[in-house]
Amino acid sequence: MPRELIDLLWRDHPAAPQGGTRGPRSRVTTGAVVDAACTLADAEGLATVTVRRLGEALGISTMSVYTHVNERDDLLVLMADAVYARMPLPTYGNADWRTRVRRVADANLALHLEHPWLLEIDDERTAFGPGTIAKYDHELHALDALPLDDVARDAALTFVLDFVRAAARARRRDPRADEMPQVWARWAGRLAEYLGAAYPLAQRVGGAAGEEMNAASSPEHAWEFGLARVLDSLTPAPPP
Amino acid sequence: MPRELIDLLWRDHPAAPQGGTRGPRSRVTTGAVVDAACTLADAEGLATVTVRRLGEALGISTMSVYTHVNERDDLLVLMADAVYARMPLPTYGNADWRTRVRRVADANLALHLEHPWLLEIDDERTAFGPGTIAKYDHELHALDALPLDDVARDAALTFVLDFVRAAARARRRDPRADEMPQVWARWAGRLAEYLGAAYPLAQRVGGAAGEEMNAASSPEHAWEFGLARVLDSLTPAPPP
DNA sequence: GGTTAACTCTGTACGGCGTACAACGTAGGA
DNA sequence: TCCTACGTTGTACGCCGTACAGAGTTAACC
Repeated sequence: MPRELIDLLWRDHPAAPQGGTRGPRSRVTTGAVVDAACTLADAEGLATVTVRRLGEALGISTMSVYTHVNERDDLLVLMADAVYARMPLPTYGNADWRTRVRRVADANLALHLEHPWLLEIDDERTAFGPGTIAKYDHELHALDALPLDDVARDAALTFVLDFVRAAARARRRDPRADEMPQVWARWAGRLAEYLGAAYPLAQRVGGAAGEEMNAASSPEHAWEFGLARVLDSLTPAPPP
Repeated sequence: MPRELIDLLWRDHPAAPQGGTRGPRSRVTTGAVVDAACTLADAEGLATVTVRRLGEALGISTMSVYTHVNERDDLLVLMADAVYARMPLPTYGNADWRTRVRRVADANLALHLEHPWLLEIDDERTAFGPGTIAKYDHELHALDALPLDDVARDAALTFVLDFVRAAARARRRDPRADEMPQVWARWAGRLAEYLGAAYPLAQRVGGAAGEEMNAASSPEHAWEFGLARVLDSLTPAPPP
């Protein structure tokens, strides 16, 4: 029978309960289960991380997975905390706060591009994991030089990380992307007919944005556009 | 057999194909199917919007739902477009751009609070629906007074709406929220043991943010904090 | 007016999912 | 040595989306 999620999250901590010594040892460690789940998610998406497939990948039966994890949702929390724990935290050195925040943003974008499935995990309990807390602490320090009280500091970091999440979502490859060219070929004419001359602004701007999205350099531009604004907005004395 | 999604989205447009006249008429309109799905999602969450339950709610068989919709994913697109179409678009009057953008943000926040399941629908094809396009056009006009080219204007609107989405996600009631007090009661002691004196900044700021979250006025504060920064960041001449 | 073709409706069935449960095997502690 | 706690496993249940085939219904065509 697996332990509570909080103990699973901190399973490598000296104070974590180890479970009784009787009976056979697990043929697989909890860490290996989580790692295999992450590998599977990286390769084929979170939807393919089913308990059955996970057991198969580990060479154990489906139900043996439940020796390490209470339910699938717990596994997702462990996966998220695991990649946070392994994430290379940016170095700050003597950099000013803008550079620090930029590095935090870059590091988080890289993380989300490497593990797009992170966007699909939205469980508050992740906040209590060791990897998540270490990351949180380190990223809070990026704002040391800003005159923010505790609540505002948390809000500022959330503001930055939410922007990164949105940028990562925009860059994520839609699983339907392969079919979209053909779909669009079928739809373009009909949409033009439906629209006619209505919504000229939407048609013009949408068209421009759509073309821009096909340009190779677009993601970087959008990223720079937004990140510059995020940094400006955190500047201590806002413009009058 | 249902029509293509683009025609389903524009089903109320005069130019939309009506389908042959032979055979019995549908006992239920496609609009009614979509409305029922939205009602179900509002009441019990998107996960409970299954094809079987939807048929039951409509008084038709499970498979009859597929007379109106090709697959469940299409239904989600229709649901999103439907609520966008019905959304009350803010009036601008003679307001300056800051007020306009604020109204856009407020309207979108209200929409997401009313239909939290919108956050779970992330399908690019939604962009081609009439409700979505009308909303997009109207919101682009909020930025009329700003010196932005087409691509930048789209980016700016996306920036604002992404912020709103993140705020809405933060306000959303976790389905696990009911159990969290008891969970926390079990976890608090152990987490303190695991943490010890490590990560003092994270412990202090996290604690402050956690307490703030329990304060009744917190969501409004976080909203104001972020929205003020979003508006500042869109100001034409950024601070030197 | 009869025939046909297009259409809706429906039940059954398939392969997948998460996971409860009970039987069985295995090891350390008494 | 026996007991007991624990890992492992197969089976089973109730869900899910949806493919498919048959039956019923209507308008169009001859």
